[in-house]
Amino acid sequence: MKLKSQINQLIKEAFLKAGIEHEVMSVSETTKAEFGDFQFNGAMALSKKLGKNPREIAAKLIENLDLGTLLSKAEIAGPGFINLWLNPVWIASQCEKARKDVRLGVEKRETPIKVLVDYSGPNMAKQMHVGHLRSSIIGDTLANLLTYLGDEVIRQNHIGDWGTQFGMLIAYLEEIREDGSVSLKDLEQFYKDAKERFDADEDFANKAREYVVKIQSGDSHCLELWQKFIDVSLGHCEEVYEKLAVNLTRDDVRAESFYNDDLSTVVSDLDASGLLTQSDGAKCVFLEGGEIPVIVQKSDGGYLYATTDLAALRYRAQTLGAKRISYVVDARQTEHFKQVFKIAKEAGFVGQDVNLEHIAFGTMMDKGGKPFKTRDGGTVKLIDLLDEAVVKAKETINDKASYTPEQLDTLAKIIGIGAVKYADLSINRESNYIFNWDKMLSFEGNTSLYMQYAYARIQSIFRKHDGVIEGKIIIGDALEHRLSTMLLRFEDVLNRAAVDAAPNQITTYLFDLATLFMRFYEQNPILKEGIEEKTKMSRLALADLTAKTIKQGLDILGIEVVDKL
RNA sequence: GCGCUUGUGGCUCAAUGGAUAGAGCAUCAGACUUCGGAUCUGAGGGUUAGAGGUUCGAGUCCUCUCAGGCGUACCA
Repeated sequence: MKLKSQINQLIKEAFLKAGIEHEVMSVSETTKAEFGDFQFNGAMALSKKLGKNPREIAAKLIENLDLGTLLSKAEIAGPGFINLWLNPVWIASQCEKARKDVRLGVEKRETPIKVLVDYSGPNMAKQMHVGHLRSSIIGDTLANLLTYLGDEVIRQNHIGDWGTQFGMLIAYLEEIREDGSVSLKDLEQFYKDAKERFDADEDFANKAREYVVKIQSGDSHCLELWQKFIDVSLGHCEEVYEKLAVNLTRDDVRAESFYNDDLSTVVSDLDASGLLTQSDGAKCVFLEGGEIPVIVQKSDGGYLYATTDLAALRYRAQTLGAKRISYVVDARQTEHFKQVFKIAKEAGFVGQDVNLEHIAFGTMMDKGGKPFKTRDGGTVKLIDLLDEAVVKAKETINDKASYTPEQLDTLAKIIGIGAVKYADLSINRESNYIFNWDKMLSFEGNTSLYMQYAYARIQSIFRKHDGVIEGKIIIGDALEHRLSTMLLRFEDVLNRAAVDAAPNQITTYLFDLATLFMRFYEQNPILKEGIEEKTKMSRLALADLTAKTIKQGLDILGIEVVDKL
């Protein structure tokens, strides 16, 4: 249900009737219950243009406003606000509809677009570490969200499988004469060992450099070793995705190497469109106003990641036909993407109608505000972090005796992984993120556990009720009014979150919803003695829609719920 | 040096240019013969880093200052 646009439509009609020609701004939620449910602030903005007192304009609009079945009241307040109250009967009927709809009244887009979400992007030379966490879960959420709203989503995992370090790794793999299945179990160690050899032995280092050239020139033996290495490494990543419940598969992989054959063409095409300049032997693009160029080909003939990104952009826009391309990548690469996007458009690799966006996010910090590291200063392996989350989650479970060991494991996974994801998704992605175990595994505050608890608690009501829920929703008090209005806002919230690529808008909404439900439930008994049947059914129905909305919301965030916890 | 970015109660975070800046944690005070108290109610706590400006209206937009983070041509 597109609640706001329905209200906006009424306002628009009022403008027409009042004979005021102007683009109508959207209504917004009120800041306080005493101001009603929604407010329209456009009268003030128009006052100068129309040369009239804003209250006069507001009055004229209200005069011409048809409340319809949606609204019950409209009032002028303050300097010219128009406060709007929704009609409880209408709210109730809409909630009833939503409850019976599998999509909870959320419409699929009328004009879906093809969206490409580039996220995770691990480097194959190393095991995934905490630096990949945010991209993986924010990107996955965005992809889930857009899919749910009806867009055609293409997930892309742009893995780093090319570059100088692979020469070193392949040389080492060759040196220890082993097919890789054993030693690559611990990629991190393998990388360290190889690096140690590289630094210590000049002959080995030279050999490594030779291997780079060999791989790039298509030497079949080297490529075979390389492929083996990538397969093992990617297997490690898939293990992480599985644990994290991130929807990336091998089909979503378009590695850097995928674009290799196109790189020389990218450069020559840039040249053809007159964007290329030679500088110190390198082929560069100087952007307007920028003194530092983007290098697309090194003086030794090698290509750089800007080149690969340009090739990828062209492939995504022209071959895949994406109209929105979202890169979920660390904020440190803001400059890079600005430049690459600009070049891609100027060179015509990407049409002007394609929306290119860098979904930037901040760095993950420890409790003390320092970059997240192990005790001895190393990078934290993602798999270790996730395992720790599950262990810690198990500790928080109170009544362990009432579960079988298998149930306990499943529950710990759901809670632990959910906590890690929710904590990340619930803050504005652009600021740095302080990772705190105690906070994320708490039942209190805006956490996944609170949400999962709220859901489980509602399920427990249904178990106790043990019967069908059939009847009309009746809005009997202010809390019920607020709760049901909140429920109808779901689609608006999802749409905003999709436009802004801001998962925290969803978590904020879910938390407000859960809190509101708890208050409603505290004040409006459902199954206690002496509750009239129709009141009981109405409240059960509201509880049902609340639970379904929480579940759907968390599902988009990639977080599971359980009936009991 | 230049560029990007951030600065909101003790802490962690909200707030499409709109009314008296909201939550959660922590603190303090309440509600238990509990529809799961892993809950709810209430209180205290703010010059939104600082100074100007634009606007009917600024945490939000512009300029400067201060402080932090990041990036600064052949890594990704």
